[in-house]
Amino acid sequence: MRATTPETPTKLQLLELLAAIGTAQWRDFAAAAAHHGLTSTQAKVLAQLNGPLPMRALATLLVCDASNVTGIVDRLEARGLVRREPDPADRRVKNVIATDEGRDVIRRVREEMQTTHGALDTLDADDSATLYSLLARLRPGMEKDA
Amino acid sequence: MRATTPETPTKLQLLELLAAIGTAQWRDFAAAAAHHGLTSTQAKVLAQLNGPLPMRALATLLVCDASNVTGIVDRLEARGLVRREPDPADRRVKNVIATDEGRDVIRRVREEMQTTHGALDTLDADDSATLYSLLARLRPGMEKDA
DNA sequence: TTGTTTACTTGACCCCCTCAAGTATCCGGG
DNA sequence: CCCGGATACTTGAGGGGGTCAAGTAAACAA
Repeated sequence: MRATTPETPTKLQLLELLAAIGTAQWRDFAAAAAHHGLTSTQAKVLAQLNGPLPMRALATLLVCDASNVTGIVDRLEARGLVRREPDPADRRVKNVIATDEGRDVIRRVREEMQTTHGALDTLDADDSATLYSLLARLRPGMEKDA
Repeated sequence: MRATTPETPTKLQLLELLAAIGTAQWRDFAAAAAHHGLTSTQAKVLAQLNGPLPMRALATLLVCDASNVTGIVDRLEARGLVRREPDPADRRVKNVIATDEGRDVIRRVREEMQTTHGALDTLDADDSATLYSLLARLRPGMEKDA
């Protein structure tokens, strides 16, 4: 039992820790969104809109039913954070576009995740790079469907 | 620009990566819970019940209103996964206890998070230990309220 | 042209969540 | 002892999030 190197954690411990951090970050995100009168789902949609995106693509990204997106975008549109535009190439498609205000709001939400920012600031450059590299290796396996 | 050590990631990149992994793990958890006819919230409650827990304590752990817990426990109780017991020391309090079946179901849900298990299996013991240590350092800062 | 597939919306239905109000109980000060 | 204030839980109203089934419009292929 060495003291300098942590014991190898069990998979369950790692699982639990990962879940705890994921939950904490989600709460931070939700709180920042709430500051601007948004639910976390609405903020998540706004966060995807770097460019025009068909409703269907949005549903795929969120891994949810298309009918669900209709309602979410309805509410965002009612607040003027987003607008629907007919797709010139396919008249079935409606592209969702963030308005200037929408882009502004989501930018502020990201900035206001103070808890997460603060926690990440406790890591120095080397630790950040190490963490990033480890998580980047985890990511592809996590996003597979199987 | 060295190739052997990854560049220092920006905080936004790290943020995004952390969010992606958190989301993926949450989806894996929700899918495993759904296999057993549970919503992810129901499974999360079940996961807290290592011993008897007052409704109020559960609400605090979930960071939600107490009235919310009433409904969730109602549904779990209707499925026989949980039961309410009056607290002998304080008659206002109802302790929630997982039934044998409830404990069994949540154990299986954890086992069936195959995507997450598979991804974690790609890390060797050293990497696991490093990741665990970095995340453990992040955790206290993430769970603060500020 | 006709039939199939795709994009989106609507409506029904459930769960999650909060807030406000109500009941039962505990507890501390007169 | 009793009374007022806190605490634990439940109920009901109201809204967002989620699914499924059904319907419309448009694209597409035979």
